[in-house]
Amino acid sequence: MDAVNAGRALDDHPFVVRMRQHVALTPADLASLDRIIDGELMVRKRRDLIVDGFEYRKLCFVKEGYAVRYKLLRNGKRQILNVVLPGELVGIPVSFFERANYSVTAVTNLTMNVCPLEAYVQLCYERPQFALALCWIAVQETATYAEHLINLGRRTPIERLSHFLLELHARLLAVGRAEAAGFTLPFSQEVMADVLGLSVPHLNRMMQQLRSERLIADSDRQVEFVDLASLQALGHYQPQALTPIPLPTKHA
Amino acid sequence: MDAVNAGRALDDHPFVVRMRQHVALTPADLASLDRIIDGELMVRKRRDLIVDGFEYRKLCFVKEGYAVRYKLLRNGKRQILNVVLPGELVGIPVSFFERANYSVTAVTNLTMNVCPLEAYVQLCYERPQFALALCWIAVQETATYAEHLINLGRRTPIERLSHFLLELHARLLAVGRAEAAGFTLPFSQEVMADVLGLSVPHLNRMMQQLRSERLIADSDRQVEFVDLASLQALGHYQPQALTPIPLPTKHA
DNA sequence: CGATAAATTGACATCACTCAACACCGGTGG
DNA sequence: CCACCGGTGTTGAGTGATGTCAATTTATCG
Repeated sequence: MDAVNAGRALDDHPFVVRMRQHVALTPADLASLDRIIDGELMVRKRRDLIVDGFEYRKLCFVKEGYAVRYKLLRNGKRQILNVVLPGELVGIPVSFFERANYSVTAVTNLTMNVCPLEAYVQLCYERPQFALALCWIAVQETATYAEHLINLGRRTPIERLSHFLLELHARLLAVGRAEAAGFTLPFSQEVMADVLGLSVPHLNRMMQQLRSERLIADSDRQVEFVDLASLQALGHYQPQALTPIPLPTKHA
Repeated sequence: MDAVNAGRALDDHPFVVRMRQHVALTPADLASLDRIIDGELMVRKRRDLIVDGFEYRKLCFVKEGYAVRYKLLRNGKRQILNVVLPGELVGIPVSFFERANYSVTAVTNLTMNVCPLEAYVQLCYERPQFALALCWIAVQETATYAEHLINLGRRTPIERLSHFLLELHARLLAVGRAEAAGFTLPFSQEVMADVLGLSVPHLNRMMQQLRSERLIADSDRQVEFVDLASLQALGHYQPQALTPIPLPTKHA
């Protein structure tokens, strides 16, 4: 396959769509990226792709489907760190550690493009914009976790849920998986409870409260934002805009 | 100043000490870094260096002193995302966003070396290892936040506190600010409560409990680990080892 | 030595967890 | 075609942990 066609194969990959919001990628860039990708990997619903304690040294670009990063504690409780959506990267932060510090599991069937971390790093030496892109992605991940920290530490359950729904909606919108004022929830209440540090019954009650206060309408995993402004106020939700990656001035 | 001397000036900077755990840095590398640093900045105790909502576009390498990243909510509650120690970077994640999403405040007098993010990015195009180093730092930050998420979401107050003390100790050790089995707490109980999502009275009670159960001995901000193994078990504490950054194979 | 910050204590109310039961749905195999 | 089953969503009762508020002691720093 020649470079242009190789690049074209990735053109509509949600990861590339997302990346292009930060950097310009030439067909040659995409071809280089395509060259280090091992191929397509499918993982079935409910399968762990990364297991806490084992070595894992790959980057996976999610093409379709949903996953969660989580940690299981001795007492059987589970904390989900973050949900993984199409266009996002599995392998942060686990691939950068000697042994995976967390597990990752597919909550739906999952399609990904995989490459070894080592190969991506080599690409970074050749084309530093890929290193910078990874920085930007990692920093964005940090900021997402920061919002979740605030959620868990200092917001009430109903506020947490509002914030989560709004954040999820924004992230889905960025990769064309949501409508303007609503979306299909890809996650069960058990997953959401483990994201938000709540028990399932309590999460359920909070969903009902959002419904009864006419902030959302939902049935069967279809969520509609009825009163967006109030929901945003309740969840303290503020969209976050990344700066673009500065372009090289001379020594390109 | 010639390159070698310029490099030498940074040699014992705790940030460089920390960075060298991941990458080899030549004197020429250090000289390049030195060249983009604006100079030394001192911030007095209790001063905000970054304010939520304002643009900030710098990286600050902390030389000495302690700070916290935090968010203040409408209801007056404060959540601290992370404490900032010598050798760490102020400006993650705030400098990568159009407007700072969080505030940063000095809890002691602070000495830092500052450079514009733009200049650092230019350096990355010239020397990609700096971009990779920033990736590694950002990913480590993500992992730290992930641990905090688990703390807040699914651990009891006493477990959280144990975990925090152990993590803080490890981070201080890495930059030579702690002894093998103890350290001087740089933070007030109010700060710790806001890190751990607890009220100050409750945090205080948890400190007393750790003391009465003979897990730590502390007086006047001096913390000694009396029964390290039990404390680690209680806090589910596991040290995390980053992989080294792969070296370039050919196209150096 | 006075003033301000930090640590400690106690009483009390309440939120959110636990545990348990039940309803509902879709799929699967007899 | 129907019975069963696992996953999911929903409801209720009871209780203990943890926040709130307020007072008090202790430390720190001009």
